Amino acid sequence: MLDINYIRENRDLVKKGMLNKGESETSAVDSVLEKDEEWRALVTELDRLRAESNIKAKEIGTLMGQGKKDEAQALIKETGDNKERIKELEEKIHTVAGERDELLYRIPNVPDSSVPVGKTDQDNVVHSSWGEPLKAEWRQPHWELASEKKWIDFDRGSKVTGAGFPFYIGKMARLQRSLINFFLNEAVEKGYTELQAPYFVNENSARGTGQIPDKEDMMYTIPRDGFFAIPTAEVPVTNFHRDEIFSMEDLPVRYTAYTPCWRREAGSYGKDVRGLNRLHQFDKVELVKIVHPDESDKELETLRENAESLLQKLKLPYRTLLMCTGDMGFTQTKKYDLEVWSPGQERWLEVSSCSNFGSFQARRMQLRFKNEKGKTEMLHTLNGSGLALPRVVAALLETYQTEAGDVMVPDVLQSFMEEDLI
RNA sequence: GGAGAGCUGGCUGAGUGGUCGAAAGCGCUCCCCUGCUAAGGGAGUAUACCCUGAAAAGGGUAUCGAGGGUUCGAAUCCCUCGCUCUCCGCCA
Repeated sequence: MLDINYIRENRDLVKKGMLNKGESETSAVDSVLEKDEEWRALVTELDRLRAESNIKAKEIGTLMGQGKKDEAQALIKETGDNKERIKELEEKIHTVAGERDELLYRIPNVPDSSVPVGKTDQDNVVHSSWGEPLKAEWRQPHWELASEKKWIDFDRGSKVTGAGFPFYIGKMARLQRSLINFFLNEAVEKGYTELQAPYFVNENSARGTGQIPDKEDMMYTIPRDGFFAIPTAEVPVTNFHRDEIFSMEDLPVRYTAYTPCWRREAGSYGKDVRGLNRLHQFDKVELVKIVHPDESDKELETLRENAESLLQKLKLPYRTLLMCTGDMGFTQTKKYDLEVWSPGQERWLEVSSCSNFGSFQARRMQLRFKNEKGKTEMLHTLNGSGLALPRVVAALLETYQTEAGDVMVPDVLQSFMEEDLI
């Protein structure tokens, strides 16, 4: 969420950002400011009444101590009115604050000025690209090859759990493990601290990173215990420091974590869900940064470079998109998508999304630091995948495929695989 | 899963209905003193919000695991939940 004071001082900028992100109207901005005004007036009144009551309560205490029961009784009678009004006000304030926050949650983060204005994915800008996209020619799509070779068993996965929960078999399972190790090692080498995180989170954590109240449909739930299966490691890792205040020396904080991710992906169909293109359970190594507000622009660029270097080392052609305002999402100020080339399908597949959230997430989870002047200030958060496995595996199976139907192991994975052919 | 004990500021820890946002100690910051070092003295040291103010600052409210309740008044009493510890059971 945005800072209400920021909205008050930048009303037009916030509205413009909203429209650029594809919202049809901006009335929430005016409404939220009205609600806030109302809330502040009520709080002022409530504080005044409470101050009055506190003074009277103290007087009563003193009188009781002196044994002047009658005078005390008289005062107690007087407090009755106040008490009722305080109760009324408290309820009213609770309601108004709820309404205000609901509006506040509907206002998206303001895009950075460097983000191209646009409506759809057509308006995204190719920031850079690497390698030559290969033609399909004799190449099979990964699902055909992997099923034929009994490397991935989609059908048994469906039997055991459901669609989108495949089994990886033998060397394919080992390839998964190798990629996870490779990604984690690279991140640690770049200065990220490895974290092993819980796979379930509670409601507060889901709220902290913004999955609730908006996107709870994407998550699997464990209702009996009130848990959510994580859709990404971002949720537990960013919440790791929820409600904390950092000192300057502790910054920046950089974490990496491998976790499985679970996503319900309701409503997906067709070519998007063929093979490994979109799963309900998949593996991902995530990169998370918590940084000083002045550093977040720079940190986004290094985050992107860190993610890109993985594809370069795997020698998988990719392109990096700078997402336009309309395609970048609600919570980001700026976002890059990395898309790997899938020669078997002759299409680009998203394998990483590197985002700067500014203070949007930090505010929600009260992630703060003491600045140069000793004042408490919101931090900035960023995250990006480094990388999500299935589509990397898809691209790899297709890119490293030989005409004979073998798949060579990329150089950087050979020490993990201890083989040069899968 | 069952039984019991507990949860107080950066930390340790006192506080069982009123003057307690909270003793004391440790830590930290600043100042003083001492030719270095050690020791000593003094002051300060939570968070959020509201109001006044250009600001500096001042005033107010809330917060003692979370939420609710009793009361004129709650760290203190009651209820629900969470967490920690101990014992039993179960288990990789």
